[in-house]
Amino acid sequence: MYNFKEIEKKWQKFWNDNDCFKASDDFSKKKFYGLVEFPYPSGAGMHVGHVKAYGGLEVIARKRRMEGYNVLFPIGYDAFGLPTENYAIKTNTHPRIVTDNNIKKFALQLNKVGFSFDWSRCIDTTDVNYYKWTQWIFLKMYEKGLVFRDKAYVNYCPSCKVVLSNEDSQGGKCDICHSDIIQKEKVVWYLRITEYADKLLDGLKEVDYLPNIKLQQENWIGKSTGAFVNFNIKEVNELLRIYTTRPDTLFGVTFMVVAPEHPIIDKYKDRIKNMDDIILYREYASKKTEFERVQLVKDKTGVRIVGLTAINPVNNKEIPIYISDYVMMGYGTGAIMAVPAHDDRDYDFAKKFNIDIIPVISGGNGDSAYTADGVMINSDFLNGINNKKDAIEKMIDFLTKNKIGEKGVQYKMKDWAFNRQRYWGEPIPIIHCDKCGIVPVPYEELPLVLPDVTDFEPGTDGESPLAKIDSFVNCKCPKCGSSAKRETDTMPQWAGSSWYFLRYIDPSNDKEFANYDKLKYFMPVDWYNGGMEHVTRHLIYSRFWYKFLYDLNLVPTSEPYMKRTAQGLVLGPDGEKMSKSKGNVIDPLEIIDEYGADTLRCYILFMGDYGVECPWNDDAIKGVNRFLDRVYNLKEKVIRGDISKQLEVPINKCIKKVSNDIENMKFNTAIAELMKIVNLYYDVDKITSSEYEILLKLLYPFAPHICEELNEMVLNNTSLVYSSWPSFDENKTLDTTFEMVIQVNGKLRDKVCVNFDITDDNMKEIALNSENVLKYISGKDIVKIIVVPKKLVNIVVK
RNA sequence: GCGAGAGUGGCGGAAUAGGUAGACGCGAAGGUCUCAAACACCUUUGGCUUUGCCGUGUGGGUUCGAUUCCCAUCUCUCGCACCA
Repeated sequence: MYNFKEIEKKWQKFWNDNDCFKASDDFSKKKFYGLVEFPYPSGAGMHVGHVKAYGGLEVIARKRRMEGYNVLFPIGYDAFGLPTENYAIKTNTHPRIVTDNNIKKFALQLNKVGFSFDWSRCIDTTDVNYYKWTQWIFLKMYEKGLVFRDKAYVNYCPSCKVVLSNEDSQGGKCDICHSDIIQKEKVVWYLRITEYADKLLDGLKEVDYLPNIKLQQENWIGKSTGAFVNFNIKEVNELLRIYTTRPDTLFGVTFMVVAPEHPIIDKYKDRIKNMDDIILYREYASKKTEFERVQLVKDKTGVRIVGLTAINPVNNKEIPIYISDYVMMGYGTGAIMAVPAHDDRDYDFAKKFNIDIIPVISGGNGDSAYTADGVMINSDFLNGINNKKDAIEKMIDFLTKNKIGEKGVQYKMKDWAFNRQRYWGEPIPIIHCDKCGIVPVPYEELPLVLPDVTDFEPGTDGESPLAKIDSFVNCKCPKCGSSAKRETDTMPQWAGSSWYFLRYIDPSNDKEFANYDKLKYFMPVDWYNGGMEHVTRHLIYSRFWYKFLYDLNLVPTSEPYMKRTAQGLVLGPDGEKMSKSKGNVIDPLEIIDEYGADTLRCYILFMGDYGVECPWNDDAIKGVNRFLDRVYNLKEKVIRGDISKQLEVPINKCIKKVSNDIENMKFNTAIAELMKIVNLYYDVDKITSSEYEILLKLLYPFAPHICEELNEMVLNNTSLVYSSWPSFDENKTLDTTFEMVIQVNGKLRDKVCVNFDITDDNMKEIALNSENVLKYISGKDIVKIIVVPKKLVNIVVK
C-alpha cells in the first residue's frame, strides 16, 4: 500500500503554507461561492456524515478552481446551543471553554480529511464580533416592526426548562431531550416571519432547488386561499368569524365548532347553560398529549355549547355550536363552519353527535364525506354549477356584496418564537423600562456581551440563568435614564445560522456585517449543499433574514441561494441510522488512520447515489483503497508522450462522463468511470505522461493528496490546485465502430461489430444474413423490420 | 390520513426522450506467485430442468420491443399531520 500518511501530511502542509484555498477579493475574476452547512461543534467530533455533506461541494470547489474560478469555499462553527450548555452544567466547565476545545478538535479533524476550505474566513457564531451583528440585524428587525411580544401558549419542555418553537417540538417531544412537552402560557418574543410568507413562496420560482426541497418549503409555508365568513349568534350581539377554503359548501353547514380556548366561551360564560361540562372538557383536552390527539383522529370528542346558537348568513338557518379539540386556536380564527357531507372530520363528528348531514355537491353515497367535484345541489343560487372554482367565486361575490364575509388567505407557517430561557445564546438587546416600556439597546452599545457567569442552571420557573445576574439585569433606560431591567432571554440557535453565509464574505469587518461591494461580488451563493433536515427550518429562516436585509438594500439580490442540493444519510453497517446507543457509529478518523483520507473521501462518494441514504460497508472500502493503490502503481508504466491513438476515444469519453457526473453530483458513477479507465491503462503495455496526467487531474478533486504526489513525483509538475481541468473533443468521444444488436421479435439473437457510418439498408442486410438469426426466421413470414440507427435491428416474424 | 419518492444478483449500486438488464465495486469460486499465508495478478460469477427458458416487488395493459410509459395492488423510506 502506498504511504498515504506521509503523502497526506505533506500536501496538507503544502496547501496551508501556500494559502492555496484563500478566496481573493479581486472582483475582476469570475467567482464561485460554494456553501456547506457549518457544523455544530459537538464534543463527539466529526462524523462520517460531515465527510459526505462537505465532500460533495469539496469536489465541485476543487474542480471550479481548475476551471479558473475565484472560489469561496468557507467553513465556520454554529456554536451556540443547548448540548454545549448541558455539557457545561454537567461538567461544571464554562461553555466558552467547552466550545473552544470542541472547535479546536473539529478543525484538526476537518483538516485531516483534506477539505479545501478557506480557513482565513473561519467564523464562530459565539464570537462577540460575530454575534454583535446578529444582534444588530435583530434591532433592525425591531425597528421595522418585525419583532413583537405576545402572550401565547407555548411549547414548554419541563426537562430542559425552555420554551420551544413548534419546529423544535414536533410530535409533542422536545427536539433536544425527547421528553414530552407541555403547553404553558408565557409572554414570548416573536419574529413576524409570516409577513414574508408570500415573498418566501414567490422567491422559490427564481431558484434552482431540488424539486422535493421546494415542495417541502411550500408545504411548510402552507398557503391556502378561501374566505372568512361571519356568523351571527342568535342570543347575543356577537359575530362568530370562521375561515374556510370551501365557501361553496356554505349551504351544507349543519353545525359549528370552536377550539377549546376560543374567547367566545369565557365572554359569554353566563349565557352558557352547561358551562360545567365545558370546563370539564377543556381540562380533558388540555391534558391530552400530542400523541393521543394524533392517535384519536377518528374518534372525535366535543361538547355542545347550550345557550348559544349560530345563524347561517346565507339561509338564516339556526345551527348548534360545539367545542372540540379537533379545531385549533392557532390556525384561522379558531372556529369553523362544519359541512359533514363534504369534510371527513366534520363527517366523523356529525356521525358521533347525530347531527344532520346535508349534501350540497352531488356524487356522494352517504357512507362517507364526499370530497370530490360534482354539481351543486341544495344550494339556492349555486345550484347547477358543476365546478368548484366557479361556485367558490360566486359565493365569495355574494359574501362580499352582503358584507357577511370576504376572500381570505391563511398560512400554516406561524410567527417565529424567538427567545430561549438559556445562557448559551445571543443576549436579546432589549431593555424593559417602567416608564418607557420596551426600549431597544442603542446600536452604538452593541455588542451586548454575554456576561461571564459561574452558574448556568436555568431558574426555577424556566427563567434564563441571566436573570440571576444583577450586574447584567440592572441598567439605565437609554431613553429616560431611570433604572431599568435588561431582557434576560437569549436568541434560539437558528439566529446565528440565519446570516452566516454573509459574514464569510467579509469576516473581520467591524463597521458593518459585511461590505456591500464585496457582497455584490460574491452573492448569491452559487451552490448550497446540506442535509434534508434543514430544508424547512434553517433554509426558510435564513431566506427570511436575507429578504429582510434585501428590503433594506443591504444585500444585492432577492434570494441568497441559487441552488440547493442535499446529501443522503450515511447509515451504519446494519442499515440503521448511526447512533451511539446502537453501537454502529463509524469513526472517520479511524478510517483515515487505516486507509487514508483519500480512500475515505472516495469511498463515501462511491458508496451510492449522493442524494440517497446508504449503509456503510467495511469491506467495500477496501475496493476503493485497492483502486487508489492501482493508480499509484501505474507510475511504473509511464513513459513520456502524448495521448496514444488507441486510448484517445476512451480518454475523451472519460473526461466527458466524469465532468458531467460531477456537475450532477453523480459522484459514484464518476468514480466508476475512473476505475474503468484505470483498468484500461492496465491492459496496455505502457501509458504516456499525458494519459497519466489526465487521470490524475480527473481524480484530483476526489483524492487530492495522492494525485498531487504523483503529479509531482512522476510528472514533475507543479501543484494541481490551479492547474486546468481537462477538456474533451466531442468528435473524439465517438467510436468508429459499434456493436449492432439483432433481435427477433424483440429478443436478442446476435451481435455484430459494424462501422459507425453504416446505412440502415446495410444494417438490415447484415441482420437478415446472420446465421444465428436465420435459425429463428427461416420458414416464417417477416412482418416487418425495425431499424434503430447506430443501435439495433429488430425482425418481426410470424 | 394527505403529499413526495423508491422497490433491480449473495451485497452496495449502474442503465429510463422505450432499444444488448446487472456498468463499477464488494463478496464468492478456481488459478499464478509463496515452504505457507497475506498482498498482488489472471479467469469465472443473475437463476434454471442449459440445442433452450426465466428474470428489474405483484397482477394487468400499450408496443415490434417495457426496469423505463399507463392502470391496479403490496411493501418500504421521507415529509406534513385534525391546517378547516
